[in-house]
Amino acid sequence: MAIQPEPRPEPRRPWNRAQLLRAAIALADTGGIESLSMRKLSHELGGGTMSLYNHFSNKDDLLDGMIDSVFSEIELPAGEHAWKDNMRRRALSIRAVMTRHPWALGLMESRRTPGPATLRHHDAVIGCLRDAGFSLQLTAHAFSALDSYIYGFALQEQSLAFGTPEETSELAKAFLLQFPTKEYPRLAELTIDHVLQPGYDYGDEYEFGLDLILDGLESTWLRR
Amino acid sequence: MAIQPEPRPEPRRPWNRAQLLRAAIALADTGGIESLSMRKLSHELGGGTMSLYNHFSNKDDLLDGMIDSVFSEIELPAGEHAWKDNMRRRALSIRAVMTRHPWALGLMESRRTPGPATLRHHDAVIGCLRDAGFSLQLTAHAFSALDSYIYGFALQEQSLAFGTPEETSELAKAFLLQFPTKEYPRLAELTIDHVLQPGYDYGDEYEFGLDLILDGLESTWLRR
DNA sequence: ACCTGAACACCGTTCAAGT
DNA sequence: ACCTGAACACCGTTCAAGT
Repeated sequence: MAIQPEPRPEPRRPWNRAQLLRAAIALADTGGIESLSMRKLSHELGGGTMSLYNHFSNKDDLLDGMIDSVFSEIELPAGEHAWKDNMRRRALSIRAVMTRHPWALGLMESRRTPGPATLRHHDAVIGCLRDAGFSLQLTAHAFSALDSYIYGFALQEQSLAFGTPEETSELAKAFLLQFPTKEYPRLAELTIDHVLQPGYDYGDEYEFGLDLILDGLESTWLRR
Repeated sequence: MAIQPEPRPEPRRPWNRAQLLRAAIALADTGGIESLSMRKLSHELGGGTMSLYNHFSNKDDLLDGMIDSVFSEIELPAGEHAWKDNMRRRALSIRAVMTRHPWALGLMESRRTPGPATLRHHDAVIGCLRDAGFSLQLTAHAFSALDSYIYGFALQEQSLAFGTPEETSELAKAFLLQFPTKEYPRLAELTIDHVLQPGYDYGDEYEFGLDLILDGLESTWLRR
């Protein structure tokens, strides 16, 4: 009796980089960056242990691609706005993007191979400032000061784990119970009389610091 | 013939938390945070696979301790200085500490259990500003703006991988060859005519942005 | 009470082998 | 050319067992 040959399993639809990046980002958005493994992503998409390696040389290559994809979501300076408005909009846009992809921030620290979207972004920001009459020196100052603040704020927001203001309040209360108020009286005061007051939202701090820097840059720029 | 009993192996000297934290920090300083594993640290100190778990409940507990230890290295505000001077010194001190322990920055993002040194630090900063007459509101503004900038700059410095200025120059040159200059003309200009000029050092940008914020805070404070 | 090895459920990646 | 499973050298941590 002839053995019925096993029907060959339907070969999966071939992948492409863009689709894989989308899936990897979705996985990181949902489960955090620690839930993204080469094996898990591949299996989730119906591939084998090693299938991803046909499209990315290694995990770093995948992470580089994810970061560049995140950069492509940032609003670029547009010709019709003044530099200050453009830089302000960019800052707000980066915060929105970082909120959508919180895992991206921690990765930027270690990425050293910028992709095309990243380079396009940097080029547009520099161009915006140069066109407004910023010297090379002042452009470098502005870029450094703004990006330090923008990404630093995102870092603060993450380490403070401030989701909704309600969560913040819960966290601050738990926090107060945890440490001896007597030993840290100024921290306790700020927590009780400011952070725990109704309407408090750490996110509101963003524009204060941002405008401090933008106004400072404007003064320097006017004195050029 | 009686079997010679195996001489019992010399029991290792018992550990304590402080010593383990020092060793863990030294390991991370030398080989990066990815070289720090519970097993490796334990083996290096003559312990078994699980020995560390007698002193830390898990790896997060160890990381929390390391971060708090790093915080203890930061120069605290001192009574004899004005608030602006104190905040400036603190900012410079944090950069120095982050240069010594580059792995700490990436960890701060995920730490949510501040230790005593961290709380003492926060309490001292808040106290310094309050004593100078900052309202609770302005204290929160100042703390947020300064820390965002300080940690953000450290992040920039790391992602730009600027070691010595010489390395920077090498990196920038390799960088220019890598991407099509024609496609990113403003970025190319800034790189060639500014970054690659003799004497350029990205670290010099730190004080520009810092003073922008400190001066802005001072204006707001004077108007109080 | 303090310590630790075996075992489990994971990783990224090399390599040899399949089509 | 494209794909993938076994195997290797790692992880953090549970658990049972030692002293």
